[in-house]
Amino acid sequence: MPPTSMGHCLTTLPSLRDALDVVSGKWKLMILVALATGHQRFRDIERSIPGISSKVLAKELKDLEQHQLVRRTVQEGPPVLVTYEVLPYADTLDPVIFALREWGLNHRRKIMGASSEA
Amino acid sequence: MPPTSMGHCLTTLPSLRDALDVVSGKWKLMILVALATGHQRFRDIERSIPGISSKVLAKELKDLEQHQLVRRTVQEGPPVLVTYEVLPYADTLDPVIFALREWGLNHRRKIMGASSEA
DNA sequence: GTAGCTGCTCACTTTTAGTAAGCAAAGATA
DNA sequence: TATCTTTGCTTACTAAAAGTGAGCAGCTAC
Repeated sequence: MPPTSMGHCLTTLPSLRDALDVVSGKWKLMILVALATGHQRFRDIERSIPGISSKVLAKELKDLEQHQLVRRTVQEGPPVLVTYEVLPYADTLDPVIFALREWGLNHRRKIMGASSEA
Repeated sequence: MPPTSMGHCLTTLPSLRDALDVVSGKWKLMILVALATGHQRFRDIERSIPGISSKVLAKELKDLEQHQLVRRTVQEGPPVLVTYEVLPYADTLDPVIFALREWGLNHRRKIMGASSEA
């Protein structure tokens, strides 16, 4: 669907709502990317996402698990080892992440450019 | 960038953060779509987005204005007429909206399908 | 033994979202 | 003329979420 035809599409708002109900928020997509980029341990994920707190991470991971985007695995130890991984279904979010990433990249350029202009 | 190569891209997390700082949240993209689909008046937008309140809409519109995604225009009356419109820059978000919309569409199908399975 | 790491949780404060009401200016209805 | 409605919000209040800092059990490393 080309941008300008958005006006003709009655399903946009409801579908967008459905998507946002699952992935909106400051952290969920960040966590998915962190997982996808090889961070599987709680502390590891936490460290890889600047600004997130243990509390929020724990909560978001639970949410993502419920939505079947992430799986938590406990390998009984000792030491007990907890691992998180993105489930295949989460890969369907790649276009979203990609689009957002591109936009973020561009937006930063715009902001930077604007501040250095006469 | 193909999905599986995401792990190689160090700029993903920061760019995603930049994007999310502007467009994350329950309502911003919904509002942009509402505007893009022809709703220009405050009440009109409010009615077209189920569940949003005047307070939140007013706040979000201000945010969007600050980020130069939306313009507010007052035509002195009487009656005074306030109009909102998406600025061209907001069109750069179309890929994001499109991706989310598609995902939402699919996710709903998945949820629906899952609940009707044996 | 004591210092550190892991994967969290708890109590608390701060911020944000949501709810209901209302208000001034104007227009339509009667 | 009265009152009812619509518009574009704001305000006061409550509820929910996010952020902060500490802490804890279980283990390892020194």
